[in-house]
Amino acid sequence: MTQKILPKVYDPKDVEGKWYDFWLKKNYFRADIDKAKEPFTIMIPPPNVTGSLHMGHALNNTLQDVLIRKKRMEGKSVLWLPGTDHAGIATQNVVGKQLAKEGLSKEDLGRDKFIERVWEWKEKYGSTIINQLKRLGCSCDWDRERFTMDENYSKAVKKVFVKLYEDGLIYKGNRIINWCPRCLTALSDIEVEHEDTEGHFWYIKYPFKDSDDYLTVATTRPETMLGDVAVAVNPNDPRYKDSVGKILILPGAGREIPVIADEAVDPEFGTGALKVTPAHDPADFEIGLRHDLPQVNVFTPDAKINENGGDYLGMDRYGCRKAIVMDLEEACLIEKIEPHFHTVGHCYRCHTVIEPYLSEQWFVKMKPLAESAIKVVKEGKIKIVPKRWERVYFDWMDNIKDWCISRQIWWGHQIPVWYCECGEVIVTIDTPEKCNKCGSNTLEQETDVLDTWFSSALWPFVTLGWPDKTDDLSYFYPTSILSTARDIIYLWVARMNMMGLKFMNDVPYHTVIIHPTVLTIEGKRMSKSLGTGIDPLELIEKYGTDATRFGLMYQAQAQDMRFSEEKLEMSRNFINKIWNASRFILMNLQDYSPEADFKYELADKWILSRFTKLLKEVNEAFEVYNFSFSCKQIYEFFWSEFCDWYLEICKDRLYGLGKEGDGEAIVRRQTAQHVLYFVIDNILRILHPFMPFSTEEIWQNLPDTGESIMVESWPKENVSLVDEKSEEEFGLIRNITVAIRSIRSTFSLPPSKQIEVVMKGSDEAKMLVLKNNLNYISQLTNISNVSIGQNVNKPAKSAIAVVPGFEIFLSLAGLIDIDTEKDRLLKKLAKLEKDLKNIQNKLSRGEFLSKAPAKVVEKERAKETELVDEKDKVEFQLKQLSQ
RNA sequence: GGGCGAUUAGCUCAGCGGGGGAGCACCUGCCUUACAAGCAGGGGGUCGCAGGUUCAAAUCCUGCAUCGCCCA
Repeated sequence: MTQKILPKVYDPKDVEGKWYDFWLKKNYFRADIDKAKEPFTIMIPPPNVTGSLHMGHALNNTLQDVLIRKKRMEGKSVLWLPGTDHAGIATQNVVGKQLAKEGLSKEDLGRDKFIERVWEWKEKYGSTIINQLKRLGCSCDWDRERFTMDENYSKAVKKVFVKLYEDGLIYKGNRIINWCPRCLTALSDIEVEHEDTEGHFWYIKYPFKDSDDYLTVATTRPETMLGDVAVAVNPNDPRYKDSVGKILILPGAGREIPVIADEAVDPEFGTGALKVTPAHDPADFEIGLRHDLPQVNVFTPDAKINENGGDYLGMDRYGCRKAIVMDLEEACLIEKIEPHFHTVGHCYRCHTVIEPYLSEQWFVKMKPLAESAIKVVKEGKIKIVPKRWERVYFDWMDNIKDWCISRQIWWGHQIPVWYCECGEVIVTIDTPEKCNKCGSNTLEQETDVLDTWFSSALWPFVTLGWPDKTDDLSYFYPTSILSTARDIIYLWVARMNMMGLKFMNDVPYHTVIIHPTVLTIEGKRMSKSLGTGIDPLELIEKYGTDATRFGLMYQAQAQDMRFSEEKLEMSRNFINKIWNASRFILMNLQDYSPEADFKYELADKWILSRFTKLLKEVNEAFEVYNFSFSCKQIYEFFWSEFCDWYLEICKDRLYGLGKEGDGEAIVRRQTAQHVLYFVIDNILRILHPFMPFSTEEIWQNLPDTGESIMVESWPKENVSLVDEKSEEEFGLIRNITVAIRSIRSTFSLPPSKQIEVVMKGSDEAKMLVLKNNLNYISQLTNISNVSIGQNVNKPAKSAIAVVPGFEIFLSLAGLIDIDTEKDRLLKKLAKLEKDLKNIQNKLSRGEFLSKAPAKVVEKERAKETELVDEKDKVEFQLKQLSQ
């Protein structure tokens, strides 16, 4: 058989596209229903259709692909279902901006034409992020790609709405909601981002109607006083006992408003007198209801003062604030102004300051839905990883409020409600022909659309065909894992749980993985607008997809991850290392035959044992979704054990006489080939989920392989390969090698200079190990004329290395500098003395001896013996040098 | 105001009850026939502070400080 020699440097550009196309062509990503196999399903968190890949996506989707690829190799029938979210407000904004460039507004087009434009936009630009996921190597079943505005999806959304309405879980109400004056729509409570803001407390005097006295009210929003309908005080507040029931003249408006008493007022806050503005504050709204107060709305939808604002009509809210404050100051009605920190809500889509606004909206009653969603997490039917997020989930669920689901935008699922001229409200999936009460056909559909998250909440089952009873649905639901960011636990995870339980009567997934948040190296949030974002595609360009993926997985561990590009460099170097090690192996596998005789020797047993332990660790790390640990362990094994030691040791067996030499040499060579093949084949398999492209490229160059590594099986743990004795013996070889190298380095001995060595030991068994494997050491250190024994003579001028059980003398006549050697030994001695002192302190305490486990005491004793021995030898050598 | 997380080498982070680690950076020497994106050797840390538990604490508990996040 022939293998081409790989190039010296791994170039991702040569291989990534090639293999991705190959996998697609072979339909490897397609999920098949195979009742003989266990399904493993992940629904992608559908990215916003207007979006482009950011670091969070890159991390999250790599994580999912790692899981998916591993499960596929394990023989599961895997489905990774991709898709995008129609993202009502965001998409409408994007298309709105596009129109604005043409000098048009969406009103110019009208609703239907505008929606047509959005679809055109979606066709043209909506697959950006999907293509980026392909660059990332994601093995999604693209044939099953879904969009939350697909026709079937819309049908499902309507069905859900109608069912919830019929069950009394959806209602329409006039409430204070969060209003974005820029997007001109309501938002739910959790779509509001709160920020600490430096503001002011304005202390305003409200004069009594019947006296010259006044009552001082503190407010952070003077402009809303135009909508004040009362001033409230706590009934138990002695300061205001006499004021209750009196009438005030509202400054700026001149209206008469009463002083009322309400328990909700906190006497400690401000002056203890609260201006009541029911149309513009949720707490005031409640007070207003209790006292049967009018609701005076003073804002237009875009937060300008409306006709209820008198002289201030038409001013924008902040202009009005200035004007009112100025007017009040002129009228000497400002008592004082204090700086004040408070939180201000902003729209999560456009960051405009939110206005609490009274309007009629649709709501979902959440309490009944939350109960079962709490239960399944409590019972462990859904696990959240890391577990601490479960508490965050419970805290929100326990205090859940009704969900405002109506949005005053055009792009989205229009609410399936029709109003008849007779006043009848018809809630139905199919567009009604006529009113079933009065028979009129003058029906108007509700213009509002549903919150995008309302449809996202149905993602895990609607993507599988619900409400139809599809084979996909019965096979792949419930799904296995949801991987997502912590900031959408409420927005999405909680609601998916509720909807899955309500409509499928089962959990949507068994495990929720909350991955870390990617921050900049300075610990700042990555944000496009702040210019702190990093484009994953640029990283892919620079380092390759595999290095980007591995680097991300390597770092992904804590709650936050300060993204360090350095780790990508490390990953690229690692891949190059794998590449070159493979290159070396391939060069030496030209005449490899799987049937050839082999006989393991120490190094083989050692590396096979180490690999088996690695595999176990990697499997265990997967169990707890600790991808970072897997990456670190594989890196460590491959580089520091396999390459640094095993490959180096193999060179002698491969380059030596093995080709034409005697029988023993031939078997030694064949054994090395056998082990090299085994290790590289298996290591490529366990790396494949992390770095799919490079592993495929290398694996395809191995002799006797199948069609693709991605459909090969995940390695099995063969515990019979674990060999503690060989690991210990090889440890001795390593220790001695390092000690000799260290001396060589200290005395600047060139690698070409052969050194005579005497190894003096006391343990027969250990000496035998040394004798049998001396070739390893001599290969790695270039030593010669080695004598091993209990009574060997130490060379006259020599340097010494002490390892447990041995004194290693390097004959350095003419090369050794006595002072250098003394320094070296003194340093070593100091370290030994320090360690010894620690141990002897420990061993001298009676409590340690009596209370610590016998095993620990024994271990400490053994250490002591070892250290004393080493110390004696070093001291002896020092004494000799001083003579 | 309540909660969560972090604090370990110059930087980014592992380790989470028994001899302090990695990558990068730094120093020394090497273009040794897989790899200079490399090889060999080396320096560098009262593990945020203060208490406590324990024979034994970077690791468990309490408090404090600093930073970050979430909720009200």
